[in-house]
Amino acid sequence: MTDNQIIKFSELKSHCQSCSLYDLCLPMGLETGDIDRLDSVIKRSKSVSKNNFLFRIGEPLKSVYAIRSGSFKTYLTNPDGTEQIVGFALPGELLGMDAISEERHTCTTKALETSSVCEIPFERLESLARDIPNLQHQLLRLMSKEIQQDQNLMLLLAQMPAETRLASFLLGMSERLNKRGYAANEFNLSMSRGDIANLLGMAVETISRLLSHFQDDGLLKVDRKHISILMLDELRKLATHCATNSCSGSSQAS
Amino acid sequence: MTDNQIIKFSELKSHCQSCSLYDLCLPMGLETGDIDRLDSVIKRSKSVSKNNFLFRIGEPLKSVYAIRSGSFKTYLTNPDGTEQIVGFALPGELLGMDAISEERHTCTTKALETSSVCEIPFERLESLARDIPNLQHQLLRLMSKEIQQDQNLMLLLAQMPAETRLASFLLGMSERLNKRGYAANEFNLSMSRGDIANLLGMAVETISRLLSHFQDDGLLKVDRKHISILMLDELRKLATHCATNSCSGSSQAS
DNA sequence: GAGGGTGTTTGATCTAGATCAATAAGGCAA
DNA sequence: TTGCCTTATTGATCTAGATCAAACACCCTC
Repeated sequence: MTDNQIIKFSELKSHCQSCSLYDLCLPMGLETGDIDRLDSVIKRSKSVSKNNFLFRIGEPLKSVYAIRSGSFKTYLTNPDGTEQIVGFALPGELLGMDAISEERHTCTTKALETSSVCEIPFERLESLARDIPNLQHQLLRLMSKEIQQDQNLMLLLAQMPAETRLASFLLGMSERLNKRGYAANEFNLSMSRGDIANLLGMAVETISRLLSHFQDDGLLKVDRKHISILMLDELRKLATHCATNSCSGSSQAS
Repeated sequence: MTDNQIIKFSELKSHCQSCSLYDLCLPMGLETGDIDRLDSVIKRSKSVSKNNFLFRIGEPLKSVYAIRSGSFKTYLTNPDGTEQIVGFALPGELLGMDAISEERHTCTTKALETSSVCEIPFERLESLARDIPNLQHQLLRLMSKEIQQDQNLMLLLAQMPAETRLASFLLGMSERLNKRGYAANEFNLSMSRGDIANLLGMAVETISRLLSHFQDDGLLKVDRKHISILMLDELRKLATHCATNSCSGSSQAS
């Protein structure tokens, strides 16, 4: 891209109709006319370069953001400065809904690579959702999905061994990327080993060692950030760890 | 209560106006007329006795439930039969919103004690929310709050030592119960040690040992399920664990 | 109030994975 | 190209908390 060809993303008007993420994102299930109305409240398409923030903890809620391209990490910040990553966000996902309850963001969102988002002023979205039943429903669905994702991660963190956590993470990324048009068995991770370790509650060294083991066992091919899944079934087996030796079941809490 | 005085909860009509949970629950922020409309879609007040289910994983979404009294545990079920508790729910909280995304419940909810709930048919709630802006907003707020709670638990599970997890759990229960009119420094836990252990990703034995230590150190008085907090500040110190020795800060992930 | 089941406590041991340590390999600026 | 800095890998050790084991205290039901 030479100087004359620079496109200012900030001036680029987005159009849900022509967006490839159409059926993952907010407009899913809307009728044509309604999509146009949604389009009209989208403030602008905004570009965020690597390591920059989309919003930070404590900032007042103004807009929510639908990811167009790239990826983000969302994390909480401890009083002592440590981070806890609570998720990685991919195109078609909505960021910022955490802030509704307290009208301030309770987490920080940082771009893992140069990314672009649609900025949607929250008040306008809320009022449009009252007019368009399907939009209201889709908003609730997306939040409900986030709760599900978080709860599944809680399960991993609370009772799964390291191997299972990582296998499950890789499968999850594979599936999500696949839904977005990438190959399921070959993809690039945009986050560092440290970020994966942080999300999964493990040490970087453990991530590194496990990736090596998975590779030694022929499950994966790992080339820096590029992952090829070679034995999907085996990886799935690792991801569905059985707490009981025999896998014959027996519950844990009363 | 003698035989002649039995009240059939299932026939008892609930009234948000007279409910003490008014400002924690769905009707928060609604005007009088709107509260009546909300009242009118509440199907009935339903009683659930101890160890019975409100809904189970896989069941289709029909209603969501606002807790009137008692408490519940919500848990995921693994393929191998083990449980992962993802939260305990108290009066004024809404249960069942997990199911919106897939139209089926993704978790199971069991009463920890005899409890009662307001059953609210989800479709009617959704359509009423379109008419009442504040109701829509409150619905989103409650979901957003759940996301926050879940993410805070993820932080505990991913990087806090056992002591911090338990201290934080006890403080959280204290605060939540306090908002519901109970004393902050003295309360009954309705869940077993096993349930607490499961939620916090620890062994029952560890919970038991820590409670004993806390008691030995004079932070708490523990009498079976009854907890008295004796040194709130010290408990708070434990709950805000510093990852760095000096607590001087330094982040963990890039 | 005897008996059995469940939940809780306490002690002894064991281990998964953290931490410490050192090297290696990229990426990027000058 | 060189040098620096960040990220990743691999090995050696250590420890928080799990697991195993046993006794104990409740709360039922009969």
